[in-house]
Amino acid sequence: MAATRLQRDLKKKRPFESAAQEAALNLLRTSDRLQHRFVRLFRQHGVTPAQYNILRILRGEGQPLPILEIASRTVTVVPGITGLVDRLQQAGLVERIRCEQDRRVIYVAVTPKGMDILAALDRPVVELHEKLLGHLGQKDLKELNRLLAKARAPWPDE
Amino acid sequence: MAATRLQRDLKKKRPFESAAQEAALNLLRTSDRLQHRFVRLFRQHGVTPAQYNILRILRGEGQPLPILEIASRTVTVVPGITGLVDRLQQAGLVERIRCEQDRRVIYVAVTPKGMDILAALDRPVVELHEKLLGHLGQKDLKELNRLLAKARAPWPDE
DNA sequence: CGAAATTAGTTTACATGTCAACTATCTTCA
DNA sequence: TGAAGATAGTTGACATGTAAACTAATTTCG
Repeated sequence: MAATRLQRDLKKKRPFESAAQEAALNLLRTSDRLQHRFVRLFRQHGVTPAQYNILRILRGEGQPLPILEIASRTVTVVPGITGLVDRLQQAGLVERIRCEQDRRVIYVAVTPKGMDILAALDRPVVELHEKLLGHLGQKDLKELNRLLAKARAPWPDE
Repeated sequence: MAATRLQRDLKKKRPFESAAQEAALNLLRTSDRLQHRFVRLFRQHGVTPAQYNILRILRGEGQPLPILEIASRTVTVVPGITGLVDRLQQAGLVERIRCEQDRRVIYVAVTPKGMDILAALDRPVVELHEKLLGHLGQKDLKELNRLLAKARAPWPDE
């Protein structure tokens, strides 16, 4: 069996033990490299991917959200959201608003400056997606989505 | 267009703007959840995925490797490898050996304890791969590998 | 030959993701 | 009613990945 491109990339001496292992590594590596491209894009606008994601979530909701709610929509646990919101607040992109009915609850709202960042990134984000994945074409993109969904289907929710 | 499972998972209000964006998010999410499963497995044996990867690389090479070489085989830049090797060394899983011909070079070697960890994880790692991706079947796995490779093909090397 | 340039690895600072513990606030129940 | 239990968010510690700066060692070149 000829060494796959992935195998050569990794300077791996032995062939993959199984297709599943190759797929897993393929998945991680592709995802990692994809993320890197977005990291670079976001960095040009002064935010990190995780920060951008929070801004995006808040804009999508159209109103301030409690920290617990934000956490439920991201891969990050609550203490991590605290840190993210800290830094977003420091950068003037969000503000914290304590709920008057329940003093435990903190709402996070996007500032106009945060909205500006989002607006500035709307087009570049779309373009980067097309640039990185557009060559797959609609048929293969749908197939990729199908396979990824099929892969996840039996995994228990977290 | 009916909301996809992924969209519902993310409590996303609006449909995906494009198949490319859906695929990107699908990729990141699938990869993330896959990694989580391995994190849990490795944690049971007292190592993190990145540490395990380094042990694996060293065993695969069959001899000690310089830090720069290790870095070239992982997604981590050199200062990060220093930290990883620090912690591996602290745990007694690797040792540092300074090269006598070039005093700048540090070789990293797996200790017998490190080899024990690797051996203990060999089978569980294979089984987890099968468990998480085996249901796709050979045909779909090959197709997934093809699509992921095709996705990456035009991306410049880093 | 010796200074300048290059290289290998470390240190420092930062962001992010995780877990455990903690504080403040609200709800439940005897 | 007031204590116990539950909840929302924060703090602290840790690992990992990144960039910049630094130190030690080797190589290059005038």
